[in-house]
Amino acid sequence: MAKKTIKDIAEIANVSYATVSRALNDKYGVKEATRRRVLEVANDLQYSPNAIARGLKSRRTYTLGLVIPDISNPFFPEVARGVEEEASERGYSVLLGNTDWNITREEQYLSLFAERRVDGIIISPMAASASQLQRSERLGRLPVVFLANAPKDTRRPYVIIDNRRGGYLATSHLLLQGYDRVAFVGAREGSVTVDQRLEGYRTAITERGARYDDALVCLGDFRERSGYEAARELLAGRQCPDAIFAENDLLAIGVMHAVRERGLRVPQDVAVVGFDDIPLAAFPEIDLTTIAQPKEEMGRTAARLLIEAAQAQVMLQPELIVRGTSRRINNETPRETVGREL
Amino acid sequence: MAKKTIKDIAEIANVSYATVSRALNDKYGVKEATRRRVLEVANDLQYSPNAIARGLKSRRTYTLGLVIPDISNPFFPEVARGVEEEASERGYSVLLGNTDWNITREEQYLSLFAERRVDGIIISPMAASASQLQRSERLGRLPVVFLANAPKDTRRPYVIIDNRRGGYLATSHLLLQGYDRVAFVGAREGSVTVDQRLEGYRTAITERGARYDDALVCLGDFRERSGYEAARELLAGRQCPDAIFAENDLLAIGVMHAVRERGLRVPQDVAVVGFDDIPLAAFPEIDLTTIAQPKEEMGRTAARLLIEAAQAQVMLQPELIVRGTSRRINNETPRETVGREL
DNA sequence: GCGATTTTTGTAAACGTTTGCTAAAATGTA
DNA sequence: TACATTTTAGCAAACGTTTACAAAAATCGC
Repeated sequence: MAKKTIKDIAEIANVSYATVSRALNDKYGVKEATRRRVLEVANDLQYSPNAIARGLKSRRTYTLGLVIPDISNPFFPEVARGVEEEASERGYSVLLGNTDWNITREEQYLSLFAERRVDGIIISPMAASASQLQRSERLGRLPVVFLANAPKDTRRPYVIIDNRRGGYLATSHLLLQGYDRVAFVGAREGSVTVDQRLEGYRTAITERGARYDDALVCLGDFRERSGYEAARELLAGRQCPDAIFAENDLLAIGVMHAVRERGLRVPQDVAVVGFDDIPLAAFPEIDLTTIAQPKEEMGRTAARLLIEAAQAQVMLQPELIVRGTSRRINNETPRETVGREL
Repeated sequence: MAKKTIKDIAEIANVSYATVSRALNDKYGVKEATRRRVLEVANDLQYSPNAIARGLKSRRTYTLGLVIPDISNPFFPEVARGVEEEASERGYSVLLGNTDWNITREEQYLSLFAERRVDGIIISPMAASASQLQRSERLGRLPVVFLANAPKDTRRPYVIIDNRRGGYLATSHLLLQGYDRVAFVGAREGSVTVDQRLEGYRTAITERGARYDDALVCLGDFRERSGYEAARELLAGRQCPDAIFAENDLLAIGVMHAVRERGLRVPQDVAVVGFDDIPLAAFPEIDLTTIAQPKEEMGRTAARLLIEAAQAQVMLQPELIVRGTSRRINNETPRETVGREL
């Protein structure tokens, strides 16, 4: 009773198993009566088509591989959700690959998924460097879509947001609020993403006539801790900033902790803007001004591109979301009175 | 060049493809020289074994299905991570199924994964009711491990924490701090989990000699909003509580918002305890006392059980994590002065 | 060197589908 | 009714592996 196959059905329904296959797949050319009979038998038998056999024969698995650095980083669940939704709506399943920010595991997953004969791979590479690109080429014919982070000159499809513009929006916003010593805190990693956000920051700075200062740019890694440390350093430095643009929300939260720990107020003394708009950012207790990436939509789009085998390179628009950490309140002058803050 | 098979290798290496298979799989009985030659050819050809074909023949796919309600709910990424890690360490891949709290999708995923011939399924069912149990039986021989939430009288393996004890710990903690009108806020859903936590709450209440009061138990759903509304209701009621135990952290955060919105202080006027210890809870801005579930470990354990085909029913221990939302500070008397709170 | 062992290799049959081709049945036409 | 045409059904060959079983080759004892 366990493993019913198309042949068992055929036997009971008194047809050849080829006919069963056709009936089950709604193929043209099987008499209505026959189809019904087959379907009924299949149902009685609790038949469950073997997707593996089907995949072997048809060379399509209706499976996508999703390779991300860390599902427990709040950015990725949203993305994964988008991918999963789009995929499942179109009859695809998603294999999850967590690389834990480990380049070797990233490579392993690429070949593992290739062995599993996924129909395509969505990857949010941890470092979109040249070597990365090279590796991706090794995948040969396997369709790949880059997500959120794409190698510099790849010809493969990707779905990213306009990171330059995002950096520009964040920085301009701060400058327009009257802050004029805006620092940048980011991950290093040789990440294209970071570079682009920094570029946007730079453009805004010079365009708005502020002076660009290397001492105001502080790089580390992508974790909260790093933001905290960067901010401590910046605040202790001679070029003490009055606003900090952190290139992701986790960093920004670290930054805020450092600021408050120093007895300074956000945003009166130091404004903070993040990037990504992770769910956390919207909590009243955090209330972080940030640049939103349409995470779920990005995931969906990537899945769609892959499934439709489209070659498009999609760049979505970031959105500035102004919250409490960057709103100048009634022209309050910063830094005169150093408040004791909760 | 694209699709190299074992036969291509065989041809070049001048052996039968059976030998190639054996060489590639390190099977006993192939001469060292032959093995090396085969391996070399395989390498030259960039051979990628076809896991689909292998799966068809061997009837094992080395794939696990993970069915969860919502990957973007902060509880699940941690769990998923645990599952993924354990699985990948043991050579298994994970298919992700997001049900979006939709019972139909849950069922669909079960049969979909069955069709894909996964070697087993880890499911965190949204409602662990009797019908749930029934459905699970329909899966027949497919190994299933319940995760975090298990049907009441199932004989299948599961990995959960002791929810009664968790509820008990949370409530006792509040009572011991001197709060004596402790309310319970939870999701309804006929969830076994909620029932058990409520049971623990009850036990603590009666055991500590406080009076159990139906008016202090408020059920809704599992989202923050619901916690907010429940708390509003409780605070407006005649039996106004001085502490609220919310059966998950999201609810607890909703509760805190309601409390503060009313101009009451946490924890001086109303203490709050949550459940789950989602990453959010640890942020200084939230600083929520809560009952921790070892989420990642639970995921790992579930994967391990599945892979080892163990029949164990594992109950892990919850841990009380005391943070700011429930710490009585210097005997401060509650509710005398209603502070204006940020 | 020769048979007896033991080790290595090859042959062929699965695994459960899909699908091109062909045969059979049904239908239409006259 | 007979023939042409159109539908339906069956046969058999894949898809790329693994694995009994049998054959061939290598090794051994003497």
